[in-house]
Amino acid sequence: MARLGGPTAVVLREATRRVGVAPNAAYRHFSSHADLLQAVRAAALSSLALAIEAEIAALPRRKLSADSARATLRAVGTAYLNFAVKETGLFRTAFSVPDRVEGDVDVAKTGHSGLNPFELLGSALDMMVAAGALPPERRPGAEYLAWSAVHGLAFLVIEGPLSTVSGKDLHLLAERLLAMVERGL
Amino acid sequence: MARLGGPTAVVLREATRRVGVAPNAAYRHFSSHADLLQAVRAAALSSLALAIEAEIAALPRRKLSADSARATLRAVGTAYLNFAVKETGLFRTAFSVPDRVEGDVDVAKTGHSGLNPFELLGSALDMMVAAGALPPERRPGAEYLAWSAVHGLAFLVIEGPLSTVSGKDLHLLAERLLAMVERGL
DNA sequence: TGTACATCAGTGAACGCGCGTTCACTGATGTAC
DNA sequence: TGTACATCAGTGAACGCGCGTTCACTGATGTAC
Repeated sequence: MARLGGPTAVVLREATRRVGVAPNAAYRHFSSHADLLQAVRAAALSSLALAIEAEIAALPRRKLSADSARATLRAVGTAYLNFAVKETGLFRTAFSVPDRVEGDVDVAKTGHSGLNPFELLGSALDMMVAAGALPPERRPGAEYLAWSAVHGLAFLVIEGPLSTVSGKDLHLLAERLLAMVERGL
Repeated sequence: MARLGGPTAVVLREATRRVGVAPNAAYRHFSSHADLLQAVRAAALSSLALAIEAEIAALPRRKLSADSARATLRAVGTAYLNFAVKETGLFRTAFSVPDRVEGDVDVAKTGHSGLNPFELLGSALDMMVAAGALPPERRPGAEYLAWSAVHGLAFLVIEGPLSTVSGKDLHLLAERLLAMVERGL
């Protein structure tokens, strides 16, 4: 439901229908609708983390260098944007406003590495510093700047004025954005 | 309703209640709930445009120069971020996903200048080019890059991990982001 | 090896709720002749 | 100057809908002694 319709499409009764079970059976597994939605959010974040990890893993293996660090950072951004475009519903769900629910959800937000999307970005930036591609004094808070740029573009594409842009133009724009971040950081 | 609760808080029946009128009276003015919401969205965009115009107007008047163009561009970004923080509900409403409704809404999306927020950003970038602060060949599409960065930060602040950050730290982060955009563009 | 009991995912029926929307209508106001 | 008529914002009653949630319950499975 989240995949196709985003967070508002996550309906408790509909979930039980799809599973072929009575509506109230859901309460064996989730204490409320908000609790269910939170679990879906966590799963969506995990999906995104996995997509980022896969993009990084697809990079040619080479020893740490300024170039390889930059390539890793770009891979994070690229995977993030691709995920937003291809899995718009999950993406919107992952970042939807939580209706505060008490207790923590037992669904992981991470990929195989145990890191969530934000932490994956952080570790790419750490690589940049280690490789000498980013001055250490610029490291603190850099994840927020990089994330802002990429998330903002994702937004414009999925529900803003860039929703009609072609895949090719989008790729070009993404390249320019990532270059802006690299140079600007 | 949008101001306090964002787009999902815009409820047709509640609107008529506040006006002190029967629920169906709303249909004298809006053909459906989606139509009403679209009008609210337009009004929210207009609010944002006015806030940007006010920030620009508060700038010291001086003749066109690289510095004054940069100041104008920054004013656009600053106003955008301040609006997102202070008028979160309206901001979220302005950029919520439209439930396509036929016919155009008769509520303006613009400020006093007749430009909407996106166009105001565009004209700031035009100033940059005119003042020699931005190479003309970098101008096309630049609004998308700048907008992405600023919108992304606004997002992180209003419903992401930066929602707890203090006003001062946020201001600092905004400064760094705008510097990144300026340098990166 | 057999019995007693706890656990737990499920059932079936029902609830109140607020929503968007439709219907046939009324009564005041403006306008044409 | 007066009458006939269109316009239009509103009324009151009702609709069906799907939702989240609660209740008392059943029946299979695992575990302790």
